[in-house]
Amino acid sequence: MDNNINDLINNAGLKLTKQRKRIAKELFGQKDQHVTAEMLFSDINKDFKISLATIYNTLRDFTKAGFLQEVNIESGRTWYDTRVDNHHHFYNDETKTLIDIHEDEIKILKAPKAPKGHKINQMKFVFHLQKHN
Amino acid sequence: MDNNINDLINNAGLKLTKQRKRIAKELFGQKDQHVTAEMLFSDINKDFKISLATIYNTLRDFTKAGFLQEVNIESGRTWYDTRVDNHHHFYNDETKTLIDIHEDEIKILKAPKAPKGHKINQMKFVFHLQKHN
DNA sequence: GTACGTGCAAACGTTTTGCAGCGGG
DNA sequence: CCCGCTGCAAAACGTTTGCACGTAC
Repeated sequence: MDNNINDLINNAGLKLTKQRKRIAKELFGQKDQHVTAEMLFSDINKDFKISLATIYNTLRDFTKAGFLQEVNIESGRTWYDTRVDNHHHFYNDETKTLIDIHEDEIKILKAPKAPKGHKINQMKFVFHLQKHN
Repeated sequence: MDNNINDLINNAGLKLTKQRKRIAKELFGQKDQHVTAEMLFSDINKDFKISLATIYNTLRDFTKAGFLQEVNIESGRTWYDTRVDNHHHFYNDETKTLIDIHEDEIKILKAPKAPKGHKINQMKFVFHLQKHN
């Protein structure tokens, strides 16, 4: 299982460094996580010295390699999602929390037609939540 | 029609300054626009001296007043949409262009159920486009 | 006249980059 | 041993803020 991650990193043409192993462990140790660079940085630094630049660089590399997906909801806060399949999110604007929406929770009857010469590459739906009593 | 805009600004409790009139003219002179602060700034400055801070402050004020809607797609680039009704967008990642999707182009058969104690406040769908031959 | 808005520069938070040195293969 | 990676500090970017001055009403 750990080897699985290491193999993936290697296969992506990335050198298997301590820092990348540690970031991978943090990200893929448990499934379906939503993290920001800052969150990862402070979590990992509790017991492992790493620089913020390395976190950013690694998140970029892992995203390029297809291990992560960026989620942009509010400007100035990039989320990284360990689920890379096509799925959607709830966002709690108050608590700044992301929640995955399972595929079968949404059914689209009619999708918009892409402009001429283009096709839809990816759909990203965000459902903003509000308290309700 | 110009008075319309001026009245709206007044009614929002905002003082009717030259800068705000000019920004309003730029935004609402033609309909369904998508702009960034930087775009507005350079467009207006062709013939009217205005500071970038004023652009930002006014965009914030107009958004709070309900004249504009924020659209966040890529981090570090906040879009403002002059359409404030609930609608969705195509995004061309290559050209960084937003295209409105008309309401009746999408039909949702099943919407996800909000977590306990919450309700869905707003839905924001982004369809990322890709070239297609 | 006075409260609010503007302009500027400086501060801010997030992200990227340049570069010297380190370390994985 | 070599090239890629790391760490650090500094730069870059979009955005916000503090403050003195200006202006709409």
